[in-house]
Amino acid sequence: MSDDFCPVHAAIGVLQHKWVLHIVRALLNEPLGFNELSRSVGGCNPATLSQRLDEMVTLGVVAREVHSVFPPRTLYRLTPAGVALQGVMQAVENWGRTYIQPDPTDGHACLNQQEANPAV
Amino acid sequence: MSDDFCPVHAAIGVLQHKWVLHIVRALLNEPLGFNELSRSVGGCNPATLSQRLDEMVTLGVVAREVHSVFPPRTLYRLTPAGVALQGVMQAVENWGRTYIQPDPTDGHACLNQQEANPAV
DNA sequence: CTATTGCACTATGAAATACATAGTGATAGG
DNA sequence: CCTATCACTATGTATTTCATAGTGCAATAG
Repeated sequence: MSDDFCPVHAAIGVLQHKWVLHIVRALLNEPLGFNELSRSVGGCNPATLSQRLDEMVTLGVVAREVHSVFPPRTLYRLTPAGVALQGVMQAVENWGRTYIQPDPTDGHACLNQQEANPAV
Repeated sequence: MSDDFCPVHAAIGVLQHKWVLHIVRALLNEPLGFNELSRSVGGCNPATLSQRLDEMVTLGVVAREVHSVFPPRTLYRLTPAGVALQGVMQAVENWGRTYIQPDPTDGHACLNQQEANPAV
């Protein structure tokens, strides 16, 4: 029954949610509109993107700024808590660039065996 | 048609997959058996856990060691590429401990407003 | 002796999630 | 006039994860 709350467990729960890290990565460069963000993220359908953004706004890592209703112009921007995810993104980037490469056969992701299992 | 491969995009694809970060966190402490891992991760059903482990073994971040068939004893251990995710976990821990706390009303995750929007 | 527990999983069908695709209303550009 | 763009929503389908039960056998408890 002990419900001891673990902030790290909760943080993982947020960050593993599909598209969240992609959205953060896109918004770390600059605030973007919905369609710009959609293109930058690549491959997320609008219903899912909309839902995920709502959740991130509710949580407080993203802010939604309506600059004009007509012509429509909305900007999504990281809050300070969102910008603080830069450290996580940095670590992911380091890991990805070191260990991940395209599979020579099918182009899917696979590990760089040189780095993954360095010869002794 | 340009299929330019981005290792960071691919890394995010791996890490956002449900339970992956939880599994990595559990295995960073020590290698674990299937049921131990299941308990440590908490709440992942065995079919999903099995599938996720297979994928992680195929990718090369986890190694599956069968120590005895009977009585059954299998250990899951991070490979060097898996251990290298320590940096990512560290960053997630820092962020989580700084920004996430339980919601006073319902116990869900929410942001620590002190840290999220520091007074100017 | 028998009963229970624990090991590493697999099987099944139901529930939740994400998907592709189409469409909204108005306006700016060719 | 025709098309594209903005920010999304709607619909039905496909994928993913879920809860739950069960496998065979050894070791432990009673």
